[in-house]
Amino acid sequence: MARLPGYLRALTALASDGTLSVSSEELASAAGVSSAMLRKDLSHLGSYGVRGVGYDVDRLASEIAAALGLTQDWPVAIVGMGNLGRALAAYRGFAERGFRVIALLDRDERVVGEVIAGTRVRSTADLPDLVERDGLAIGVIATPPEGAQEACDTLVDAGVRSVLNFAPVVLTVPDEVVVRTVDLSTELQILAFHGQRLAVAEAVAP
Amino acid sequence: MARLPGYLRALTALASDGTLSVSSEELASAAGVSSAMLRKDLSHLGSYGVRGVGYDVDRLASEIAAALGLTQDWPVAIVGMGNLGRALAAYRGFAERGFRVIALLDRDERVVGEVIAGTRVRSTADLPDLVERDGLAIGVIATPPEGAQEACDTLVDAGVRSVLNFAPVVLTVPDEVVVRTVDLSTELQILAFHGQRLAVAEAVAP
DNA sequence: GTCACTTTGTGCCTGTCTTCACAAAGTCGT
DNA sequence: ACGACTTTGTGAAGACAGGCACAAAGTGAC
Ligand SMILES: NC(=O)c1ccc[n+]([C@@H]2O[C@H](COP(=O)([O-])OP(=O)(O)OC[C@H]3O[C@@H](n4cnc5c(N)ncnc54)[C@H](O)[C@@H]3O)[C@@H](O)[C@H]2O)c1
Ligand SMILES: NC(=O)c1ccc[n+]([C@@H]2O[C@H](COP(=O)([O-])OP(=O)(O)OC[C@H]3O[C@@H](n4cnc5c(N)ncnc54)[C@H](O)[C@@H]3O)[C@@H](O)[C@H]2O)c1
Repeated sequence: MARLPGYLRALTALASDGTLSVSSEELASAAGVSSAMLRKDLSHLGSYGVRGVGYDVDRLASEIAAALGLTQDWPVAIVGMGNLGRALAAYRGFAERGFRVIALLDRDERVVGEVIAGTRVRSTADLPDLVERDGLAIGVIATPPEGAQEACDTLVDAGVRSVLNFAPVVLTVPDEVVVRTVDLSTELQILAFHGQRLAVAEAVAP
Repeated sequence: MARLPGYLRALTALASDGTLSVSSEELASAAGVSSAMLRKDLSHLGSYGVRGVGYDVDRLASEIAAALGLTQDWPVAIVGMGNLGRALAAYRGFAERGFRVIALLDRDERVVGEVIAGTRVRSTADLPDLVERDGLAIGVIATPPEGAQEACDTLVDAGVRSVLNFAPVVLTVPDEVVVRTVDLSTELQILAFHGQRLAVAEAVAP
């Protein structure tokens, strides 16, 4: 169900355009998938479409949001306030989608206390408190690769069970913890692979 | 073959530890996959392992790098010098993996001319020149969603055929152009989904 | 009330990706 | 030189995802 967020984004865009109803064909093209796939995905949530008409935009958006667990706000903490951590802290897009950055954390005492995007950087030692008192559920790791496993362990020990990792390392976690790693170098390498394929194809048949 | 970058990263780490040879079992666990999958993946590249011994770390790293097209450096341009663009510009990890950021671009005249991470920001109008003269092959889009399609079109018109997109939109491009979109909100929403599943499971069987 | 038309929901098929399991191939000690 | 042992490479089986195509279900005009 990794495509639901894409559908939700397309629906939100349609709703702000004032569109009330949408067919699977239209929504699929807006989300960049095939209409058959879209219908199959939505059918797993239940029957929210009307045959001959399509889907009610607001209704479907609510259903998808509910399925994703976005009826509540999710508290997020960012660990590692370097270049990337600062950019993430300043990003408004998270709040728009129901993710509240409630804490910025770092290990380095020279960074702790600094105010970034209106929030004071705290020590990673505060993590258990954040989970206990503020319901922190999601941790974002933006430390260098060397510190990532340690940061992850600290998060997991404090009770966080969802982690978004930007460090190019494979993190080891207990089964109940979910880690998603976003590795930009990997993305670029995949693009390089395609670039090379294009170059080779062109050399053969120019 | 989206896993090759992961193998390469694991191999690089092993090489810098001084390891000369590695078994499929070890490498697979370092890369976070099963050993059967690793062997099957590697067998598509050719037979670079030695039965009873394993794989030569340096040799295999070279072969994978060659398969990915990483024997050459890939010139990269970043379009959109906001929070995220600046973080990317300052990131040293790209250069380490053979990606040279040769240009920082923005549409806003107040940003053009500014020096970020030692490079002067240029106008997007320079793009055709960068492709022609410097062999620019990969474009990174770090503009707000509204500007992303326009930025993408500019890149494609200039001749760029590999695009890494950080804006949460579906980009429309010709067939020969490859776009990879990294959407952090989507990642968080998937984590929220897991968080909710855990919460529900706990409510049922505490 | 009926009929033509639109669009969903879904059974089935096809191709791909993953795992299993084992023969083939090589190493190393003796 | 040989045999026990280790580890690769791969055929076969299984799981899964995606697409096709159509019946079912609803709308709306007359
Ligand atoms: N900067 C980018 O644009 C970019 C792009 C792609 C990937 N990344 C990855 O993101 C990560 C961060 O990159 P960066 O450029 O922001 O790094 P950085 O060196 O600028 O910042 C790292 C910060 O993390 C803190 N830190 C280190 N270990 C810690 C720990 N165990 N607990 C808490 N804080 C800790 C440091 O004190 C520092 O403030 C790296 O893994 C990098 O590979 C960054
Ligand atoms: N900041 C983050 O950490 C973060 C996190 C996740 C996703 N994103 C996404 O990344 C993108 C950039 O975010 P940001 O916070 O850096 O935005 P930003 O508003 O800080 O910066 C955007 C920059 O892009 C430039 N720009 C706009 N349209 C352009 C065009 N057509 N061509 C060239 N330049 C153009 C603007 O002049 C501005 O300098 C957004 O799409 C955002 O959704 C950012």
